[in-house]
Amino acid sequence: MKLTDAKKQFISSWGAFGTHWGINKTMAQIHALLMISPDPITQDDIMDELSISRGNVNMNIRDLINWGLVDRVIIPGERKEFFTAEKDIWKVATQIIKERKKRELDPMLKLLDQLEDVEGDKKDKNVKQFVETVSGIKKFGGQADKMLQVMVKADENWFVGSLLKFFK
Amino acid sequence: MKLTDAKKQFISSWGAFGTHWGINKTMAQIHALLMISPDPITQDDIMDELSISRGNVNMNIRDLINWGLVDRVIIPGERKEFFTAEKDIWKVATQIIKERKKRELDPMLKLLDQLEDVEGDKKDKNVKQFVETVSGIKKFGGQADKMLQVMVKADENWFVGSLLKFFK
DNA sequence: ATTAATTTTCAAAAAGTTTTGAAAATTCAA
DNA sequence: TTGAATTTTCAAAACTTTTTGAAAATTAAT
Repeated sequence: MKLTDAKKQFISSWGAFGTHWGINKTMAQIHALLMISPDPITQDDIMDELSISRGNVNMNIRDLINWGLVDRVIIPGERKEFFTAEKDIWKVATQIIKERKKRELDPMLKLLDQLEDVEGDKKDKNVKQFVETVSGIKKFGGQADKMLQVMVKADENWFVGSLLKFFK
Repeated sequence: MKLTDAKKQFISSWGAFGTHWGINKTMAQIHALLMISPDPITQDDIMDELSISRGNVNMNIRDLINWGLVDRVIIPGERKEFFTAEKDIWKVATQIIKERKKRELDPMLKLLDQLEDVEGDKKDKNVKQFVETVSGIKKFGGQADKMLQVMVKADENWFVGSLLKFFK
């Protein structure tokens, strides 16, 4: 397969993949393009490669920067801004995990704490099932939280090294 | 907090949580309602509790059944169909992982296999970066795949028991 | 200070997704 | 069978999200 075609396929399926994970298609495609670009590229490059508008590129790049996945690069002598993405997939993954934990898991666990002590007859099966469900999720979330914290602190070797530490 | 309010909050935030994970809000809310209901309930119960239309309930229940998270229950002597959800959150999680692995991770890894052997000058930095990125993702995905397989086979004790087996 | 290049913003348009509700299909009891 | 209860379907409406593009803001060179 030619590079041009392989690139197209990679970008398009990384985009589709992203939509299953709450990331919008264009954002994932820009990220894909940056990951396979050896050197930093400009907004215009991205507009051309993906055939999308300037505003679209600009907003999604901003999001990617907020996610900590893309950096603005100043190239001396160049007027335009350039962008580059973290290429190490382990770092990309831990960065995403870190952000999602902060944005989604932590608030959910906080809410469950409040919901757990619902007042009412503990004999009532409705109360009982509610409390059981909430505390089950809390317990599970807590475990997941611990595991993710370890993963995020460790790096390329977390698989062998750090999970063992976790079980020490 | 009263049960009624706690229920409302739980259902609404489980719905919001779901949307971050590619699951639609109503589907997640129905799932939440079923998880905290001690006994099986009908489509009409769900319509009333969540104030949504019959068609909406019907379609989302179908999806939940396809995901293996909800079961149809026949109650002898009752004309209507009843529904119930798996209450064990560990089973819920492994079921979701299993399905998403099948629907998302596996096809992605398959595609990357094809993309990895792009033809062209291995000295060209564009080719080089492309191949490196793709194989990095493949390697990472392969590890994740192995880990998920182990998690899915094990159950409530996977955390302590089975990950150790994985590293044997 | 002026100007041209570049980036950012954001209202409106387009595209995509979810929900409704009523008609069609199915089920089951008499 | 027949008919009432129930479930399913799906086109159209409502809602949500994404994209566009042109105007405003910013930047940097002269």
